[in-house]
Amino acid sequence: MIVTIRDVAKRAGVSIATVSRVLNKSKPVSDELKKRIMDAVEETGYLPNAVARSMIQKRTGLFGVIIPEIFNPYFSGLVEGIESVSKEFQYHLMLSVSEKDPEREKELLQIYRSRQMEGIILAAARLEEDQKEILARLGIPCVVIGQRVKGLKAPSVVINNWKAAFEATDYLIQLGHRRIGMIGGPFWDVASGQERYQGFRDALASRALPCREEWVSEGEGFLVEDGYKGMEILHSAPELPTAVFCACDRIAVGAIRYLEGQGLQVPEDVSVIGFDDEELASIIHPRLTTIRHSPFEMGRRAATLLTEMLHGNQSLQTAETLEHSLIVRESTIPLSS
Amino acid sequence: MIVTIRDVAKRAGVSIATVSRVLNKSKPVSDELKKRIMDAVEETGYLPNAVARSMIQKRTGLFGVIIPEIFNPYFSGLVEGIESVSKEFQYHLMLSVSEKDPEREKELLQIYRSRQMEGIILAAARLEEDQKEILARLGIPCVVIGQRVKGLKAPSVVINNWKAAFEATDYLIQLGHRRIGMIGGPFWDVASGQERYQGFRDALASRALPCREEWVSEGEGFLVEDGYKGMEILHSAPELPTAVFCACDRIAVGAIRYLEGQGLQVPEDVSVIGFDDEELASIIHPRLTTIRHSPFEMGRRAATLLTEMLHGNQSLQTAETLEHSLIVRESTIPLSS
DNA sequence: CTGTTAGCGCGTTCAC
DNA sequence: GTGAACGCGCTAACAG
Repeated sequence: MIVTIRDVAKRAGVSIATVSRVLNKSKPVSDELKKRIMDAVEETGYLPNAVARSMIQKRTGLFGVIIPEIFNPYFSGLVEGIESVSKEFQYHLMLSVSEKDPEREKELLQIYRSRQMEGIILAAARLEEDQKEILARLGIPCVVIGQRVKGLKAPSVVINNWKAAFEATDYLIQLGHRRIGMIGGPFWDVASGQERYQGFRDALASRALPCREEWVSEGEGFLVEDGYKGMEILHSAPELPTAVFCACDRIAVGAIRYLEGQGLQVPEDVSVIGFDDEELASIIHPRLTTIRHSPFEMGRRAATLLTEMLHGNQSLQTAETLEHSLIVRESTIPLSS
Repeated sequence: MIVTIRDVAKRAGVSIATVSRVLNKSKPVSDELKKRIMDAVEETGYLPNAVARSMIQKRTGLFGVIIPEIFNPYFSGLVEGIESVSKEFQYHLMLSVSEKDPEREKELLQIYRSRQMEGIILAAARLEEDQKEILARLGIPCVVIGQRVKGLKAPSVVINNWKAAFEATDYLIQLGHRRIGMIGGPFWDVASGQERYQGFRDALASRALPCREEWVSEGEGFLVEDGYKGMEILHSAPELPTAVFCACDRIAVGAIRYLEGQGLQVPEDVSVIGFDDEELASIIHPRLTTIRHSPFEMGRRAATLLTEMLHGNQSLQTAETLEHSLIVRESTIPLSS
């Protein structure tokens, strides 16, 4: 049933070495034999066993990718980017979803090592100390996406969340807003939760504006409903802020939804600014002012770094920071004094 | 550098077979040796080579997944569903993006066979004859998502696109609409393009309503901009339909966007109905009436079928049809006579 | 219980 | 040019 290189050799009346040579073009073989062999391959329907080949060549041609979830444009964008450059370099992808579970991530790292991945791309909301240790002694080129990893030879691909949040907040200030709130993501998420929150605080501080605690809420996640609840909390304060910075577009959508439900207008009553510029942002009403960055490009950079590491440039210790930009649309207006 | 089972055996002063036995718990071993071996494993940092293991066991524990694109909630939903049940059964995923290219799909099928995938899940917009042939003689359990494959032992997981489109259209008719148009996806896409179009036509015919060609447009894709262009084309007709069925939610969004730009109201001037009920649908204004189905569930079913085939139930010839339902929201209203 | 041996399917030395 | 033989790292008989 299962046809091996031996069957082809027998049928062509040559040795398996010769078959291997023509299949891999590794050594010259006479046209005569070449033809006989190709015919035999055709007739038997022989297909080389890539597993056996990987074992002997010690090259699997595989990258392992770990993401917290996939049903989220940010991560599917990453994967699409990674896939596009992997394909160029003839690599294939093993994909696993960690569900943000650090234990699962560690387990996957081991599995990928055991499965002889040639490179690993890890997108984690948060890297704990023991994970960093495992990464350090993994012995496989690895790129981390989304958060800077200090003291590790794994390069990372990030955007400057702090700066972006700072700029978003500062834009609100420039519009004349002084009472500014924020609906954040969970702070255990270093990149999208913590750093964006810090950027917000620092922007306020840099203009000597107070950060009023009742105008800040830490959400449970990054979903529309989290934004809805977050805005509800801000609304329970004695007075409402005139502008709100949201940790992501979906949160912004939820916030707007809540405000509408309360008969409040965006941006007339409250300016709202998002983060990510996912497709949604330019579709909803009002179209969202937000921070644009490109998960797809991050994925591409990460995979490119990986291939570079494989080609000698071992362990560039860089943290590559990709660009972001403020996209002004309709959800923010100057404070009407 | 690279530590093998031999190193562990040497260090523990036993044979490699014994090491293999305790690691796989395949045969009883004395506690004494067991401990010595586990210690040696610990000290050397030994991790079994899964590639060598797969070769000998003829089990890779891998499913291959082929999708046309990933940055699209439909396909990322599929993948998430597939991943969730694969994980339950201890399988891992190889993921490739075909970009709808039939040649690439065929190539990937070969690659997956060569790489000894134990099962394959193929989501293709259209299966050509030669692809079906390849599938037929692939020798690997395979499940097709999105389109019914006749005359093939590969089961498929689908929704009844024809029926759903019929129901959506019929709903518009029940609302009193008589001048009904459609913005379709490309018809070479069997499931989302062709079948939905056919359902639309048949619904009109069943009520003896004409299908006016100038109210039908075949889009180039399933994007917002395709919907925009499509509506523009319908608008160029002498008179406008009072209701439009769109092949997917994004097309519907584009159509609405165009109408708004022309100063027309949805649903007052034109009712619009979408398809897919992606998250978008309940977020935009007006909230979209649409057909709901679950890509996640399709992915789960596909992977479940695959594992069943692996466990003996060879080649169930079923085409499993998952449920859909009409979700009525704000983008459709009765025709004001 | 444990060790020795024979492969899994293939690429790659060597001799010829 | 070509073939025989070895080994990749491991599991599964087979003996003892």
